[in-house]
Parts: sequence; C-alpha cells; structure tokens
Amino acid sequence: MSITQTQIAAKLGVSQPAVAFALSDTPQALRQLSTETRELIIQTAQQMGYVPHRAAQRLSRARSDNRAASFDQAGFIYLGGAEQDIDSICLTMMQGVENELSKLHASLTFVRVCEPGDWKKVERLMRGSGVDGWLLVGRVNDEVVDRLNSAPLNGIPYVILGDHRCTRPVHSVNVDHHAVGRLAVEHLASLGHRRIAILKGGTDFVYQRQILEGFRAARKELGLEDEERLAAHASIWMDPRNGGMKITDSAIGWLKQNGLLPTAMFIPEPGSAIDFDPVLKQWEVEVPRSMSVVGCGFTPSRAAGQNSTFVEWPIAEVGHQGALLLHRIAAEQNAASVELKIPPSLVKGWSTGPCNMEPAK
Amino acid sequence: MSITQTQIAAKLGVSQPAVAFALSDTPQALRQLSTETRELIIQTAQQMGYVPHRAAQRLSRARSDNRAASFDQAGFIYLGGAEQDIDSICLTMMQGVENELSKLHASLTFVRVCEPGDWKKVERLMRGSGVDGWLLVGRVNDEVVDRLNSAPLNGIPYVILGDHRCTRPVHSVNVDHHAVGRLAVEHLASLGHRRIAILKGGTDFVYQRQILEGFRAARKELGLEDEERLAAHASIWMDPRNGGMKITDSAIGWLKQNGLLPTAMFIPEPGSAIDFDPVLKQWEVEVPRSMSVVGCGFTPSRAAGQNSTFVEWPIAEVGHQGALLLHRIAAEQNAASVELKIPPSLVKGWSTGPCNMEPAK
DNA sequence: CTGAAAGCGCTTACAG
DNA sequence: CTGAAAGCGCTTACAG
Repeated sequence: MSITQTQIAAKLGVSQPAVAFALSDTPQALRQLSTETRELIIQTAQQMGYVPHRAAQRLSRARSDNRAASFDQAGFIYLGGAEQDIDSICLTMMQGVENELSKLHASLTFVRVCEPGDWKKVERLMRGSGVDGWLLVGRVNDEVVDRLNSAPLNGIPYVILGDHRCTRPVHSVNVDHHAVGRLAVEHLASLGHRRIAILKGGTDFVYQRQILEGFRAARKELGLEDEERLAAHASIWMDPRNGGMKITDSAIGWLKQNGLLPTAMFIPEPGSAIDFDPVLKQWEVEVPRSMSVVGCGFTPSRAAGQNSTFVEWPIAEVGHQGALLLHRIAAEQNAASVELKIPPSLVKGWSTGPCNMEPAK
Repeated sequence: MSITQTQIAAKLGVSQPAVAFALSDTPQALRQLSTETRELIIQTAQQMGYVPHRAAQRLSRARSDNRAASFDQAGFIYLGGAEQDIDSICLTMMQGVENELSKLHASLTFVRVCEPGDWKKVERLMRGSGVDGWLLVGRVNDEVVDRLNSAPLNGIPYVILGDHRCTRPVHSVNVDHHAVGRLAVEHLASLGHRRIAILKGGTDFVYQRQILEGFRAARKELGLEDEERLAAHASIWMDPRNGGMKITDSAIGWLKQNGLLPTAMFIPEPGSAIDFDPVLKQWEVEVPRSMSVVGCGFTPSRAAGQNSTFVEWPIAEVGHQGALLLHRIAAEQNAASVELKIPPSLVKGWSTGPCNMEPAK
C-alpha cells in the first residue's frame, strides 16, 4: 500500500540506507552519496509518492533523541471551563496551529482536559512518547503549569495560547490586547473624536482589563476627555449560558439624559457591536452620523458586524506563532521564557466617520 | 524515561515477549503464561507506570495488519467554509469524539481542509500510516466522499458527523433534527397550545429543512392549527458575518396587527431564543403568560437562554457515537452503510406554560 | 505446548 | 571515506 525506502532502493539497485541518507538533510548524508545518485533517489521517491512511515520514524528516532529533528507531534490541550466564550476562538487558534504544523510535517493531537482525571490522558500520551510538545488553551493557571513541570509529565515543552493566569515564567503567545484598546482610540481620535466611551463587558477577564488599560492609556496620551462615567454606566451584560453579550439599552438612556452622550464608542467584546445598532436607533442615535462605533472581531467570518469598523484580533496568527514557538523551544532545550504579543489591526468600515458635532454638554 | 517491556521483563526475570503476551488479550497469550505469572506481570507493569510506546505498537502492527486491534489513531477533518455556524458545534463534537477515543486508547489528529491543496495533508497522513480512520465535519458532499473512496486515499474508513450533502451511501451520525421539530410541538401541545408558530432562520440548510418537516408533521398529526402565514412571516434574520441570528421584530408586529399572534413559538436556531424576550416585551407579549417559547441549544453552556425551555441537540453524543461507529467499521472491513440519528431531549424551563388564552382571531 | 526469533520501516552509529 | 549493521519497542508467527 504505502511505499517504503526498501522498495525505492530495490527499484534503483541501491541499499535502503542509501535511500534514507538521500532523503535526509544531515551533513553526513551529503558525502555519503554522489549528488547524481542523491537526485535520482529523491526524484524517484517523489514520483512513487513516498511518504515516510510516521511510526517508524518516531521509533527510530527514539534511539538517539535528537530533539531538533524529531518534532512531528504536537498536542493541543483544551482546558475546559474557560473564561470568555473560548470555543470559536479556540477553533480558530487550532486552525492556525495546524496550518503551521503541517508545513513542518507535524500533526496535532486534540486532548480535552476538564476534570483532574483527564490529566491521565495527557500522561498516557506522554509516557507512550506520543507527543513532542503541548499547546495549551483555556483555563491555564499555575496549577496546570506546575503539573506540566513536574513528574511524570515534565520534560515536554509547552506554549500557552491566549489568556492565562500564570505567575510563573512561561512561554506564551497572545493577542496584544493593550494595543486593541489603543488602536480603537487612535482611530477615533484621528477622525476628530474627543469624547470616546468604552462599553465594557466586565473586568473579570485578563483581556478585558488589558483592553481597558490600553484604551485609557491612549485616551490620556492623546489628551482626550476622560469622563469615567462614560465607562462606568455603559455596560454590556453578558449571559454566560449563551456565551453572548447584550447591550443594556438603559445605559444609553442614562448617558443621553445626562448629556453625556459620547461622539464615539468602542465595544471590545468580539461580535457585540452588531447588537448595538438597533439599540442606538431606538435612542435616535444614528451611526456613524451622530456617533461612530468601533467593535472587535476575529477571522474574516467573525467580524464585529457587517462591514462595520472593528479591531481585528489576530487569533489565527496566535496559533501560527504558537506552533513556531513550540517548535523552536522543542529544539533548544532551555530557552528563556517568551511572552509573544501579536498586534491587532484596524479594519475600516461604515460605522466610523468624522466627528461632526460638538459633544453635548 | 518511559518504561519498556524489556525493563519489566528484566525486573521479573522473564523474557520480553512474555511481558508482551501478558499485557495482550489474544487467546494465545492465555496459554503462554500461567495465570500467576500473568497477574504478576500485569501488576508490575501497572505500578511501574508502563504505557506502550505508541509508535512501536503501530510499527509492529504494520506487519500483520489486524485491523480490529490496531485502531489507535483517528483523524478529524474539519471541512471549512461550512454551512451554519459550525465552530462551536464542531468543537463540541470533537470533545465527544476525543472522550470516546480516549477510552479506546486512541487519539485524535486535527486536520483542517479548506482548499483543494489541503487534501495533500490528508494524503500525507494516510500514506505515512498515520491514521486508522477519519471523522468528517463541515461541508461534506459527494466530491469529498469520492475523494476518500478513490486512490490514493481509499482503504481508510470514515464517518461523517453532523449535516452533510452526500447522495452516495455513507456512514454518518447526526442529531435527529426531525425529532427536534416534533419534540417542540409535542411539548407545547401537551400544555394546551394549538396555534404554534415556528421562527425559521431559513431553509437553506439541511437541519433547517428537517426541523421544519418534523415540526409540520407533528403539528398535522396532533391536529393543531396549520397557519402557514405564521411561519412565512416570522423569520429570523441571519448575519453570516457574525454567525449570530437576530429576530426581525417587524415579524411580531405583523402577526399582532393581523390578529395572528400565536400562543406559542418555536425558535429552532440554537441560542436565538434568548434574543427574543426583549423583542416580545416591546410588543407587550409576556413570556410565558401570553406566549410560550421553546428554543434550541446544545451542551450545558450553550442553552438557548437562561433556564428557558429548549430542545437540546445532543452534539457531544453525536461525537461519541461517531467515534464508536468509526471504531466498529474500522474492524469489520465492509459494514453496510449506517446513518445514525441521535434523538434530542427537551429541557423544561420558565419560558413555557399552559395555554391561558384563546388565540386571537 | 513452550520460548526465543523475526520483523515492522526507519535513523545513524560504527565496523571495514 | 564507504556501506552494510544495529537498534528503536513492540507483536506474533514459528522454530524447538
């Protein structure tokens, strides 16, 4: 069924190891064979559709563990009960990871860990030499990291994707949420807006706090109005059962009645901005004429709203970089801890425009 | 690092194959060793934390392919550009699959296929003997199935999870969507409702049509009012960019003005029912006093709304059964095609109650 | 009926 | 410098 090195060797009348050397990149291989033979072998292998037997490769490599060369199996640990609506973010990250791994001819094993007993699965995979490195997504904290650092799980490198709550030094890749808040403000400020509100979904989660920080820092630096009541009273209600966010229209009413209506609003919860339009209409606020709105979103299919302006979270890129980082630290035994932040980008749409009005006093 | 059979053998002063036999379930193994020795070996292996080396097992099994015994690697193919908001459904299915596979000591490899070139990844995995069977989720059609049935991918069993558009006989597992529609009607009818509307999100997708069929069949069988306008004019607007559903409140207005307001409503799109409450309030419809609402949802965390009544789609169970089916057909070479339908269940909540009023004429 | 040998498909150290 | 041998950790057919 599948082609083996031995079959190729037989066809060309060379030894099986000769084929192995021709197909490897080790410095030794180059002098083992004439360039001519090497080329011939490579060509033949290709046209016969040769693909190395994964299990055989892994087993063989077990002899002399060359950590650099033997990275071909990553594990994706989804730690359930996560903060935030992690599902679609998680899948998008996985796609980014898988995409990058496939270029390295490595594959991705999915493991879900929800209760303590589930760590047995991780341990089993590790003991059976089934995985060369872990990617962690979800509820990652010191307890999880301690588990991975100590016997019997230690020795396998890991990288955390997305938000986490670890205090120990770890390798991680995440969206630069600080920059998310900053980017929204900068865009709106460039359009002339000076009274910019943020519609928070809460401050419980790491990303929420980081976005808020970035938002405030940028607003301060640019000398914009810093009306705390704008943030305090406009809040997004989050329904944990649904994973969705709803805007409390009472917040808008309050702002309007108190003459605090901003000329621009930033809605950081991904996909929430689209809910906003009908609520605003109800209060006779027209987007973008009387108010600009910047939302958040990720991946083409999950934008904040139909062609509206939003800050795009580079979730897939987090996956890509996570895979690359894991591959790197799997090779270099003890690399210094890396916390990578991927910058978001602004996608301009119809929901933002120049500031036409003086903010209501 | 990891324990091997040889190490166990050395410790007990038996041969390595003796250990192998003790740990296997083959009939031959039983007579090879005394029950006593066998027990001792098993015990020792366990307390030494022995886990078979996956790659070694696979490689060794390659010699005499006993298809039944050598199932330990499934591949999960996510076919992108799917209909419906598949992401969270997909992840829930994966969890179900992984859960079941882990009991079989098998693991799950994630592969994303979005463009034709991505099939190279599938082919590579197959040629490298990296996978014993496939689970397919997403945009599955005849073209995909033909690909898996013909060289160079053929010979590996596969099961489709969720909706698909294949006309050829295939193995598949899905929610019984027909029963979803039926269940909603039956519950509402049992509460005395006779004018029951369905708020369709569309009829483009397979599941939408099946739910509608089930809904209508049940309504007919139970002799309930069959006012087509109820369905025709109450529609859910779906925003593909967001993956979310929104209810057009104009539909409610139309129904009310025309005296067609039903006493109960079924909202089949998962997670949409929660959006409904504020819209209904706006039209002075109070749930459940003047109208009962049944939504849809899946997995505990994705119910249709906070403690509201909904039909639960057994998505995780689809994953479970899919894994089991794949395992089965991987063993029995050519099993007849199986299309498994998993029945949904009704979760009762606050949003439904007895029919108090005569429907408006 | 028992027990040690062959072999899965690779990688690479190591004899010649 | 070359080329065939050893070995990774298993499974199970096959000599004795």
